[in-house]
Amino acid sequence: MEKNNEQDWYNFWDKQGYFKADPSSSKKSYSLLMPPPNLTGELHLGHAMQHSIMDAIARFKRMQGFDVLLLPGVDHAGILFEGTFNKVLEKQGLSKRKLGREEWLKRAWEFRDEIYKSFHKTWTVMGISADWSREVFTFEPKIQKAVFEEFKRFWDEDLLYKGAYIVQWCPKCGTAIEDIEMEYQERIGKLYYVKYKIEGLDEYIEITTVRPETVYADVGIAIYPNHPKYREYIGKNAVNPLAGRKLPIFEDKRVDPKFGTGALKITPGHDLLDYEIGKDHNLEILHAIDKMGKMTELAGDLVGIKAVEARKLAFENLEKIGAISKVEEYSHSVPVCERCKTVVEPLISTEWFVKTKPLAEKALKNLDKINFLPKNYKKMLVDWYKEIHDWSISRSLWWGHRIPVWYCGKCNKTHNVGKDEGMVVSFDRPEKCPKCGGSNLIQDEQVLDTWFSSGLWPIATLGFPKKTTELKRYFPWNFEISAPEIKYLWIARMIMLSLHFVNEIPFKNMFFHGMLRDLQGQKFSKSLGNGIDPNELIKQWGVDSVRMALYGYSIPGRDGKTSKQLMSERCKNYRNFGTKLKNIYRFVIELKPDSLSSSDQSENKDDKEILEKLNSMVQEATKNIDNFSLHLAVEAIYNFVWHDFADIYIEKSKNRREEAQPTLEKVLKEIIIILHPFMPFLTEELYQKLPEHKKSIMLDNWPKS
RNA sequence: GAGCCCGUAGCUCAGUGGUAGAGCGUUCGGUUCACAUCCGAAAGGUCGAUGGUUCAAAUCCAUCCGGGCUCACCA
Repeated sequence: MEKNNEQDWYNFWDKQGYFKADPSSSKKSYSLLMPPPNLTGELHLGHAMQHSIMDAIARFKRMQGFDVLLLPGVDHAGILFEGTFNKVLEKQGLSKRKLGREEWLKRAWEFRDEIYKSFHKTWTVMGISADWSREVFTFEPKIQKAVFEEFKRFWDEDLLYKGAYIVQWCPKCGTAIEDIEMEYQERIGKLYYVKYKIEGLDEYIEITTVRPETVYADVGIAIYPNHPKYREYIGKNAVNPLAGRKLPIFEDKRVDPKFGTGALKITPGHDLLDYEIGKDHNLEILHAIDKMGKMTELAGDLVGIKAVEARKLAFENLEKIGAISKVEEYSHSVPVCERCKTVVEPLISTEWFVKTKPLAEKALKNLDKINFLPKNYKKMLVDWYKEIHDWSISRSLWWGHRIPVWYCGKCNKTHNVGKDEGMVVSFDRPEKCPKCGGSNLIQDEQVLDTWFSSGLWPIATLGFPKKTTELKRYFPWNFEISAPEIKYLWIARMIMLSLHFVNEIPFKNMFFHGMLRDLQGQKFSKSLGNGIDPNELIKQWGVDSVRMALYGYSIPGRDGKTSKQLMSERCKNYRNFGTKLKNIYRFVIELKPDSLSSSDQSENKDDKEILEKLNSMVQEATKNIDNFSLHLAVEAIYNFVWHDFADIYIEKSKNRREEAQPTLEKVLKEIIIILHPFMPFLTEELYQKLPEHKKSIMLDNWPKS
């Protein structure tokens, strides 16, 4: 079996079907669920690490005699993909609006195909032994059915509702997003002290705000209970300095006495806390800023101006009428959309929500069944579940699962939701309205949050909602891996949804790897341009070396600082290790004396010692892989091969070569096998040249210790 | 503001109760040897600080300092 390069070996394995799981097998199963990378472009070093880890465990388990399923796939990544794709269109002078939904979607799918090609290339180059016959894309028809089932069941169980609530709105992406899709940036801003005149008196309440442009939508003033200075105004009205509107003054314990003047202007349309307070005091909700991030008619002369620019103008308007008493420099954190970094605008929008309390409670009860690595991550999830908010699942995008709700164009023009309204939950267009019999049914315009489908990943990949043999055999997954940054968005959701829909935890072992960072400790990102391209490293040092280098970083929950140079040094080190292995092979097999009278039994002290060391190394490596401490397994093997075997034993064996030959061959074969999960290509190449071997190293057995 | 993690050799990091470790770097020596080099040796660390538990602490506990992450409605 002559193969010229790594790609040939990969094709050989693939063609032989070694990557395929076999549900009808009598072997015990072991299942690993690949986290689907986002459909946005190249795979980066973090993906390379994730996939190397999964592949090592998969290959290890196969050699231990398990029927292994390593299931691959890709996530359609709604908001993220849509942003990326729209940028591509922009460069071509096109846009969503110009193309229209249908044409835009057609082109989006074509763009998807391009990205797919690049993903698959990287996976095959890396030697990932996934069962490609079971590959899943989160937006493919099969998954659309599963997601529909998810939605339908939630609806039937009364866990879904639609309503106008205050949401985090990204004006750039043009959609509502969730708290956990935001991040905070420290900004220096200004804190404005604004005077609100008391109606009928020549007295004022002073209020601090960082957003004077929202004054136009102020509808009340809250002070903390028993405010020494302002409590006499309770029940009176203040006057909105910009809008002239009357503002009722009342107490509310949610106002922080320690902050500012102890009085808070209430703008329910543009602030979460104000929304809550406003609701409890029956205040009107007004909008000074619209969904495009521009000022509304409410802002008078500022109408149409971007909110960010309106801030200064609103301040000037206030100053002109003498309503500003003081301005301070102020440093605070500003919420931005984690995808596009635009400042998020809280506003009222009609969205769909999932009631998450019952789901979270069930998750909490079952969390102990999952082995988290590192352990302390469990606590973070516990805390999150305990304080969970309802999940806003609708997004005003095109790239995603369309909300499977149809409204009657005749009797439900306002798109009301309810069982006795002209509304149907259906995958396909319903023929007629259940209420009036009309045939003009219109589908909800919005799509579902990406994580609404990704959360179903552990079961949708195995055929949910059908009760498949795969679901029975491979679920719960033995192993799942993820970057920690999506633990709430994704991991927490998978746990809730799996428990809800199939009544089981989704995975038994949950491995959170660390984040690779640059030497300053910053994340690798496109915008910083500090990324390291795994393909470049592979080209220079070979896949096996890159994989080995990455296992050094595969410690649960531990971030690793690195750079192109440091990665290269590590890779070079393992490239040299590969060379060492080749030379060991050359010495033991190619250059062996002709006149060998081999014997298996040796009473020689050196032979006994190396075999003992081999045995304890195998034990250690096996234990460490079982514990998912790949870095320790790799270290143990590395030290044994290079130092115990090559430097010491082989050197000594040169004086008694013939006698040592059986031991040399035995140790060589075993280290090649034990290295296979980590260095799949080189080990197969050498394995094939051993005097006795199976058709592939993938079919050989992990040494028992 | 709360929680979690980290602080070990010049650099990047393992090690988490029993005589301080690896890779790279540095210095010295060897190498027509299985070695796209390799081998041998050396230098280099009060394991962030202080206190405690213990026969024994880098490791456990407390406090503090420094760095990071996560969460939170601070106007």
